This record gives sequence, C-alpha cells and structure tokens, in this order.
Amino acid sequence: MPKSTFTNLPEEKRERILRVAAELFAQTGYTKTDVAQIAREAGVAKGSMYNYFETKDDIYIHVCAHALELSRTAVYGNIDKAWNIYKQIDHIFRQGAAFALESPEFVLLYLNVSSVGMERFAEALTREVERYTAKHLKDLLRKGIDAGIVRPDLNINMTAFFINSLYIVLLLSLVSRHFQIRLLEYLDIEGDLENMDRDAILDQLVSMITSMLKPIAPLNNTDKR
Amino acid sequence: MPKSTFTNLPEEKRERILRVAAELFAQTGYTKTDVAQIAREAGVAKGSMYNYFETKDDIYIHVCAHALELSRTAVYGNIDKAWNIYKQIDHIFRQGAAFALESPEFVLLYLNVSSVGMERFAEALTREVERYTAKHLKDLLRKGIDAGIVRPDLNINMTAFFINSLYIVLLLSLVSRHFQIRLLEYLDIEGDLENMDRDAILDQLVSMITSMLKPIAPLNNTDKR
Amino acid sequence: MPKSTFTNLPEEKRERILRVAAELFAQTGYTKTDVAQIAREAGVAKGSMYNYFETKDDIYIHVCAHALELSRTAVYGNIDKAWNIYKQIDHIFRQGAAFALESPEFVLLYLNVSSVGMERFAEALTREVERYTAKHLKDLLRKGIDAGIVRPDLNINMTAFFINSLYIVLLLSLVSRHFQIRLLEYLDIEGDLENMDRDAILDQLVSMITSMLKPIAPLNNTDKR
Amino acid sequence: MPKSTFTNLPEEKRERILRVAAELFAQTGYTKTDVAQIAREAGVAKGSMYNYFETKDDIYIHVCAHALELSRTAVYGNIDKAWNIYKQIDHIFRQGAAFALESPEFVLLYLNVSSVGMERFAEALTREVERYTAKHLKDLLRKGIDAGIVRPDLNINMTAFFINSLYIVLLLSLVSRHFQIRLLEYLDIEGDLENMDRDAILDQLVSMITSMLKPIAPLNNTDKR
DNA sequence: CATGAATGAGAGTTCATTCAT
DNA sequence: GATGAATGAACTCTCATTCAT
Repeated sequence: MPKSTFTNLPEEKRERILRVAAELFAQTGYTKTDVAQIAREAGVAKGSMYNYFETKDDIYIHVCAHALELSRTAVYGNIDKAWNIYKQIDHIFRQGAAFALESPEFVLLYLNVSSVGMERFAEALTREVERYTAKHLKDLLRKGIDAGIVRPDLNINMTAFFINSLYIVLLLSLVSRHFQIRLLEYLDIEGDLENMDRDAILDQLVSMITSMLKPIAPLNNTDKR
Repeated sequence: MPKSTFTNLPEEKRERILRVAAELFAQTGYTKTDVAQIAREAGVAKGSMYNYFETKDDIYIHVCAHALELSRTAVYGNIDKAWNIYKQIDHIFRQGAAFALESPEFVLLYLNVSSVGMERFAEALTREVERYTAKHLKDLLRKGIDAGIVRPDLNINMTAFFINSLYIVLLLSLVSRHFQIRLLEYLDIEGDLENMDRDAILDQLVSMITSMLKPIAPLNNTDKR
Repeated sequence: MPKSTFTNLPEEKRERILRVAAELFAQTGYTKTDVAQIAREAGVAKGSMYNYFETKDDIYIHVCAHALELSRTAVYGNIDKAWNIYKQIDHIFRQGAAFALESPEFVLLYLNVSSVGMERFAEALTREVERYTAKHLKDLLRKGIDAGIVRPDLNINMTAFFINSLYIVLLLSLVSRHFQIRLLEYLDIEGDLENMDRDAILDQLVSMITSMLKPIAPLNNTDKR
Repeated sequence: MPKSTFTNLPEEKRERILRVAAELFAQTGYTKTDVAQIAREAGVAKGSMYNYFETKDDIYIHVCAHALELSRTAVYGNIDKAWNIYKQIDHIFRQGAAFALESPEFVLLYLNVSSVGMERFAEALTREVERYTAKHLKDLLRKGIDAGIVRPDLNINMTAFFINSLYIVLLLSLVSRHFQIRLLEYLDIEGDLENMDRDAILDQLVSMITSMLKPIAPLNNTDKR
C-alpha cells in the first residue's frame, strides 16, 4: 500500500520511518499518534509522509504488516523442522517471550491491531499472520499424533487454537499493563514481575502444555502401576 | 468516581447514559468517542455530562467498571455452587458466549480497557475483576483435585490462567473482527461464523478443556486394564 | 443594584458573600471568577446568587462599590479635620499603605475596575469615589495656601491630581506584582520588598511630597543668601 | 517566544497579526479575546495561530513585548540627549500623550499587563521596560542637579518614581474610561475631554513638575531681589 | 425564597491533510 | 521529490444563566 516513493527510499531511511512509527503507534495507539511526530522523530518532513503513504491509515497498515512479519521471523525464523512438537513449542514460547521483552512495541502493535476501532485493518492484517501460525501448529500436532507423542483424541484445530491463545496471552502479559496485572493475579505474585519469575513462569506454562498434550499424564502413569 | 449528581439520577436516565456510552466506547474506542455524542444520543446536554463526571476519563472508567460488573453477574450470577468443575466451566463458557452475543459492547469494553493507551485505567479496573475469576477457578480446581475428578499433577495457578485465557479469547472471537478471523483460520471455517457453528465450537472447546483436566486420558484406559 | 432579597439578608450572610466575592474577583479578575465558586465559598446555592443579583455584572458592581466604600472609610475614616495638610497626607498615605497590606483585595479591586474590558463599570463606580478624594485634597491645598504653609503658585487641581496619583501608584505597588516590580526598579531594590523597606519608602515619599509643597525649598534658602 | 514560523512570515502579515491582536487584547482584555477572532480579523486560519505561537499566553506576551517596544521608541526615539531635563520631560510627556491618542491600544496593553490575573506576565514584561525608563529619568535628574537646574535636596529615585507615575497616570487618563473620569473630576471639567483641553492639561502638568524640580520656587524670586 | 441540575454557546488546542515553493 | 506552512473540523471542558422542585 505505500507508494513507490517509499519503496524506492534508501533502506536505512525506510526502516527508520517504520521503526519510529511502530514505536509511536505502539506507545500511544493509533488515534493519539501524530503523523507530524512520526515525521519529526524519523527526521523527514511531514509532507514527505504523504509522499510515501496515502493516509495515516496507510502508514499504520504498512507499519503493522512489517512488524508482524518481523515478529514472525524473530520467533519462527530459526526453528529446526526436525524438532518434535514439544521442542518447537518450548522454542516458540521462549523466543516469543524474549522477543516481547526486546521489542515490546511489536507485540503492542498486535494488541493495537486487534483493538476496538481497528476493525478496518483486520482483513488486511490478521488473516495471513494467523493462517501461518495456525497451519504450523496443526502440522506439528498432526505429526506428533502420528509419532505417538501426542494424545490422539485431541481435536487438532481446537488444540492449535488453545496453544496459540496461550502464546498470545503470555506475550501480552509481558507488554501490556492490563495483562500483566491479570497474570500477577493468576499466579499469586505480589508486587511486579521480576526477571527471575519470567523463566519460572515459562517453565510452568510450557510444562503444563506439554503434560496436556502427552498421551499419558506422567504422574498418573507412575501412580497407577 | 461519578459525582453525586449522577448517582442521584433516575435509574432510567442513568442506565441510558451508561448504555449509550458503553456502546460508543465499545464501537469506536476511547479516543474517537465524543462526549458530545454520548450526551446527544443519551438525550442530555453536553454540559450535563460534566455535571455527572469529572472528565472523559471519569466517564470511561465508570462505564467500564459498570460493564465489567454486569458481565460478571451475567456469567457467574446463577452458578450453583454444588456443581462440579466441569459443569461450572461448561456453564461459564456457554453463558459467556451467550452474553457476548447479546451484549457484545461489554466484551469489547474489556478489549478496549486492555488496549494500548489505556494503561492508566488498568489499576482501577483490571485487578478486581481478574482476582475474582482467578480465585473462583482456582477453588474449582482445588476441589476437583480433592474430589479426584481433576488431574492432581496440574499446576493450579497456571491451569486457572489457561482456562481463563481460553475463555477470554473465545469471547473476543465472538465480538472482535480480528479475533473472529483468527478463530476462523484456526478452525478452518470458510466465510463467517454461523449460529450453528458457535454451538459446535463451544462443544469442542469445553470438551477439550475437560479432557485436559480429567485424571486419565481416555486412551490410557486401555493401559489400565 | 442588588435585589431586595439581598438587602434583606442577615448581615452576616450578606457580608460573607461580599467578602468572598471581593477576594475572588481580586485574585482572579472578573472574567475568570466563577459565580458558582463564589456561591460555594460563601456557602450559598448558586441559584441564590441570581436571587440576590441580576447578573454577574451586577454582583461585580455591588462588590466593588462596597469595597471602595470600605476603602474610603478605612483611610479617611479617622482623620482629624483640624490636622494641617502635611499631617493629613502623612496619615492618608500611611493608612492607605496599612490598608493595602491588610486587605489587598480591595486595592486589587480598584485596579480591576480600571482595567481593560471593565469600561462599562466606570460610570457607576469611578466618579463618586474620585470626586470625594479630589475634593478633599483640593480643600486641603486651598487651606494650606491660605495658611501660608503651601506654595501659593501651585495649580491646585493639578497638585491634587499629582498627590492622588502617587497615592494610587503607591498602593498598587503594594498589591500588584507589576507595580511592585516597577517600584523595585525605581528604588534600586534587589530582591523583594521587606517590611522594613516599606516604612522607609513611605517616609521618603511623604517627605518628597512635603518638600514639593512647602513654600520655600529648605536647602535653597540657605544656599542662596 | 513566537515560533520561527512567525518570525519568518512576510513583515506585512506579521505586523497585521500583531496589530489585530494588540487591538483585541487592548479592547477586550486577555481572557475575553478569542484566538479565533484574532485569526479571523488578521485573515489567517485559527490553526495558523498555533503554528506561530505555542499558546494564547505566548501570543499575548509577544504582542505586549512588541507593543511596549514600539511605545518606547515612539516616545524616547527622537530625544536629543543634549536637551536638559525640562526639555526632555516636556518632550516625553507630549510625545507620550500624542502616542496614546494615536495608538491607544498600546497604552491599554500596558494597563492590561498590570491588571489582576496577569501576574504571570509581569516578570517577562515589566522589569525591562521599567528599568529603561527609571534609569533614564534618574540620569536626567542627576545631571540636572549637577548643572544646578534641579533642586539638590531631592531624593533622585523617588523623584524619578514620581515623574514616571505622573506620566503613566496621564497616559492612562487618555485611553482608559476610568482614568479619564478621574482626571475630569480632578480638573473640574464637565462633560468630556476636548482636544483643546488636552494641550492645556499637558502645559499645566509639565509646568507643575518643572516648578517642583526647579531649585527656587518662582515666587521666591521676588524675595531674592 | 433556596436549591442545584440542566443547558449550550464558546474557548483553547490538536492534527490529518493539502499545496505552493 | 522534499518541504513545512496553511487550513479548519473536531474535541475537551467551562460557565453564566434558567428553572423545576
């Protein structure tokens, strides 16, 4: 959607604009972000923004598409396809959490895209991103079942939905005050999240998912015999 | 937080204002919602809104607190405490879904509260709501384990977090275009959600949760014989 | 101009309203003073203010008339008519300064009445107040000349104007930041006015006026012979 | 304080804005002057005013600083430094009066700056203006005393204060209804000021000041023969 | 007569977008 | 193509005044 004047820009400038815009949209939301401020912080003229993009909507949609693309490569980029589902889930959740801490603005953009008032962007932004992840998780589950390491009675679609929902909520819990408070309440944590907690939480979360997917619940195994 | 002039209003008018405000905030988000428009649609003068509330923030916070309160009673209001965890989860998810379809604006408000730029409301709105649900789910899990109907190896906090995360994402999928598209992708549904689908989805979702909490995974049954 | 409902009020309440209104008008000026705030601080209902007065203008005009009246009695109230002009000027300037320090709001009201945008009040408020003082000063000058203690070549009207102008500017210098800064610049005072300074300034000012009115400038007398 | 967008404006437009703003502030006072009205009358868009200045305060402060600067040059601009104090005072009072009649809005701005509610502008606007005049008058007095044409017993600071106070009150009497009425009362003039009166008043005022500064009071002359 | 809720015309300020240079 | 001044609609909040109780 950006004009050719934007795509023809030197990469450095192009990335700078996208980065600044991503930060501002992520920090203050779509409506309160000022095109002039993006321009100023990116070191270009306000009018130039309208040489590059049609409208503010157009800026937003491109910034988000770019951010979502980057997010995906950051998390899925160096997965070894040979890994089994548990290894991959572990990797995805940990990479996702690390990414959320490093580049919270990208996760916040995801939150922003899904917010009230942003419906007009959904068609353009949501489907492709979610389709990729959905397909990946479903493949993993299918292979896991075939390999006998995943409960075969699981509804694959719904289980993929469940895993990704937890993934999204985890990431949001790392970047959004609302979801952070919610997490603290669920995990009975007083005060705020410390670095130490995060790893423990990840361990617990991944291990819970694992135990729910495994054909036999580990403890029962031992107990019953 | 609203002024006494608001609390003293005849209930009909008070509810009308809250309803209109909830709808507008839910449809267009905080920033793009115009106090004058709320007033107009509620049939009061713009100035009156400022007799009732200190600021636009104040309106918002009260509308949301009210909406969250209503949501809770709608969903948790007629639970029979004697029901076991599976019955209660089934009830909660189905009531929640029904509520989301009837009053989507209230669920959208939850989404809005958690959005970028709304951090200043998090402390006032989030904690209490989440604490209630968290406590309820953890109690259910604890009792379920004690009664032997829930896997004893589960991390109670994290499992409660998991159940509620699915609940939230389900509801959002019913009211937000973004989450709806996402759901369609995960469930391989072409076109849009029909009424028929919704019940099937609920059945699948609840049944997945159930099977993940049950002490013995169905296939294990054969092992034990 | 106030309605009979105001004049019929118990004196305590009437004075309270006038006092509060005077303070607020003096502190924040006519336009920025809120009728509701006057009512609130005076402990009456906002609507009552409009039972007592026709309009905000009406409140203002009455408050000012009352304040100017009080100012006059405070300064001219206990003058002994037998005193000569120098004694009376000394008394007026000292009483005026003391009054300005005690009740700066009344002097500020005088400043406010004479400000831009307040022209519509001038006819109603200015003439009477100024006429009284003018007449008094002119009488003093006339008697002083007759008694041979004031230079007979002085233009009486203009000299009265000069004395009163200094009086006004002195009082304003005690209550208005602008005139205070101006005074400090003229008197080469660093920092702010201290109590100590005020008496010295009064001494100098009164003594200057005196020496300007006296028939023979003392030093010249001796020098020339 | 105005932005560079203002200073870069073509002089014609810049002066038009300042003139219109000066007139409106002078006529209606700070609070009741509407930025939109300034814009409209100056033929620019309301938004442009905020390209030129930060806030309404910023407009005001600049308009006043400009007005005070113009006032000073109008009055002090073509003084011949060789003139003695009497010639200079005569010139200053006459030029000041002429200026007040030509550009009453500038004198009204001075009045406005010193009004109640304008304290926040005092530091920025008052000191420099007053310091200049104070220094000039004190120098004149000092030189006059040295030259033997001014009474040596005068307190220089206080006398400068006295001369300038009369100057200010004179100018205000020409532009403010309140001070005009006051002047009429002091000078026993019925009806309103006519042009004729003004010259006579100036003559009287300047001559009074002169006679008060001169080493020997005129009537004493006869004594010395 | 006292009360205070209701009203709506503004007022300051912001910001997406346009357009002349 | 780059620039940034110009524009005006929109938005939040204020306040004098009215009026029903």
